[in-house]
Amino acid sequence: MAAMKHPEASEFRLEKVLHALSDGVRLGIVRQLAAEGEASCGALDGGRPKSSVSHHFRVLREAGLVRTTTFGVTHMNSLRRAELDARFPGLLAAVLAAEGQG
Amino acid sequence: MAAMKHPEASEFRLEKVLHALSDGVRLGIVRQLAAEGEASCGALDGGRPKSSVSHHFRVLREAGLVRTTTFGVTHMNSLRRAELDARFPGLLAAVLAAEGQG
DNA sequence: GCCTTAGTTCCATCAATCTCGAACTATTGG
DNA sequence: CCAATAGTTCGAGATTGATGGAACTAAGGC
Repeated sequence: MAAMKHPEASEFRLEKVLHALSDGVRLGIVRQLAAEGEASCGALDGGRPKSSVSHHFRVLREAGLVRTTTFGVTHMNSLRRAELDARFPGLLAAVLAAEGQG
Repeated sequence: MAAMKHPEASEFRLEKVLHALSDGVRLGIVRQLAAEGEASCGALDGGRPKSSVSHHFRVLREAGLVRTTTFGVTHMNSLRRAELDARFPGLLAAVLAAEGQG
């Protein structure tokens, strides 16, 4: 089951969100999730070892950016766009709009 | 003179900007600058030692968030709002709008 | 039951970052 | 020229964060 720890929207902290997004690997993951809607961890690993990818997903989860649900043996991840936008209006949109510019 | 190194708007990097904003001290500085227009380093030190404050201003400068100009013996800092908004539309506004929520 | 798959957790290592004191630099004032 | 002011730069210590290997866990398939 999806017994992973996800913060509630009221617990989101701006600094944590910004820190989660300030890493290239995680930013890439967030962009791909934004483009594809949802994906498994493995689909976004970019050739990195599992433990690294898992670490990054954890940071994203704990910041409130990503929700992970267990689906059989794979873990599906998706952006918590609505909740994020309710708490920090326009923030994620601005980050995603900066796409391609580094 | 203001011989400090400031990146041009075309050199701004999203990750660097987000990292600069992901620290509580710097976020506080940015918010105060947004509220007051401009201020000297010392006016925003919050009781911290000079070297710490100077470090944070350097991070902000190098990310492109702040422009520092020397004015006699004091250094005046201001947000590079227009340039930032041109490069990352809505980003700074979203961060500042999240004010008071942590 | 046993093996595979998909991740997580644990651990160690290494690189960045934050903090702060001390020394240095530039500008103004006496 | 000497002192004071406002920051910067340097250097050390402590914390945080990234990376990746190895062992562990949960769910399905044979």
